[in-house]
Amino acid sequence: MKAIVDCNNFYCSCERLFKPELKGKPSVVLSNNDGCIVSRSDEAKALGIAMAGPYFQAKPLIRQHNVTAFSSNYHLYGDLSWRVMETLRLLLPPGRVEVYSVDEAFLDLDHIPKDQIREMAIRIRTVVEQWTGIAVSIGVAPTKVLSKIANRLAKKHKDITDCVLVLDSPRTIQQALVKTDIEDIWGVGFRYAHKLRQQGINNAYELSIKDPSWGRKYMGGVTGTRLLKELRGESCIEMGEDRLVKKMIATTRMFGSPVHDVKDIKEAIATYTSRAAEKLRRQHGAAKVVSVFIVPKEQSHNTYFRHGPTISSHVTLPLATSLTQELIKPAVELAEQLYEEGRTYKKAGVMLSGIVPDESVQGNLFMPETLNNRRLLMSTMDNVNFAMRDDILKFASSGTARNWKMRQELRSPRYTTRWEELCEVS
DNA sequence: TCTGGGGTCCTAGGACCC
DNA sequence: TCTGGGGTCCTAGGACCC
Repeated sequence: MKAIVDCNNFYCSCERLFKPELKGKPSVVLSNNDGCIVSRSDEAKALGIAMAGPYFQAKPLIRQHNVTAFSSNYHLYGDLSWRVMETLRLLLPPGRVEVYSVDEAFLDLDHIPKDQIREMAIRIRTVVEQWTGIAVSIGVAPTKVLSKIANRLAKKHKDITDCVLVLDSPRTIQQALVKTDIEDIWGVGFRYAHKLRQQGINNAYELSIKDPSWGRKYMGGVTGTRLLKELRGESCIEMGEDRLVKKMIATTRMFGSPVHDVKDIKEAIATYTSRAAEKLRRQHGAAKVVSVFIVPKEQSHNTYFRHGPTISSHVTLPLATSLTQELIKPAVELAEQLYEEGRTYKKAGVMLSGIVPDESVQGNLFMPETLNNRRLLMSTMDNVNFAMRDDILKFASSGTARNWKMRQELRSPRYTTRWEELCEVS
């Protein structure tokens, strides 16, 4: 059996942990730049505040009901996420926890006798909440797709399930499938949902009785086949590795306010590249491909799509590298090429791909070997920035004025990762 | 006036090879 | 006038996830 553990309203729960007076009151957390609402407490959901809706649209409702809003505080969420995952790892044998996202983990429970599964799930939920203060919901079923369905229902019917739902018989599975709308299935997005409804398939049960070959034809080949098999209880999506080693690393941001000067764009790109290179070094990788994109303002809000067409380009380096200065140079050059005088931009980003392990960087006969002392410089910078924080050491091309920096007007203190922001009890 | 920031996997089709 | 068959690799783009 497989389980998915999902933190309830994760970002809101993190904020509430340090502001217990907000318990029982509506609160929301905003995306970067205070743009969208990305997490809502149960009370905020009950007020009808939409998920992923623009903050400015929800503002009247937020004021009227005295909802507390927070800018996102990734230091805090990242640290609490780590605590939750470590707790799970302590409760299970090695290799049975797959961290899936900041607030979710799959568990392999095959070592637990069937009649003890529910008991175990309840224990996990209780211990995680006791040790970290974060409430979680747990769905258990024979496959990952079914466990996600169980989890959703556990959360939806908290009063009955107490946030734990185990689907272990054909009858309970079928009941759950009937109660699950097609768009609430893990792997069915906006487009497939539309397609399926047109074909008269409205819930997970109706999809599950289709032949897997039907899935191949209408739902993107092997992905569709797998999904149908998983719905029928045949496990096809195996437990994976923790996704610590990324195949692509991106740093992208909206600007705090629109930017028209190429100098600002280049500074932003240099800064994003530094951040991406840090992430790259953290996983001991080196990248061969640098991509840059910028998004002009004009086209971006004339349609229902939030982002207008992005203008992008990439270069392949002769040799994979993890050195910030070697990545900044091509990135800034790309930005300069993409920039058009007279236009205003609202967003930019850098992506690193073609990632290989740093120690096994393929040699290139025509390039001198990277000098070791430059690696030393990088690790020194990383260490100083880690200890002192806030980019105390940075490359000059990253700029100092930073007119383009994002807005974060409502951010709470970084209680658990900064001494000077520690929570004080009087 | 104001709409996030990351990621993954898969497929089709083109370029190229013998 | 007639113009193969089979394979690999790469890239762009689509779909999805949280």
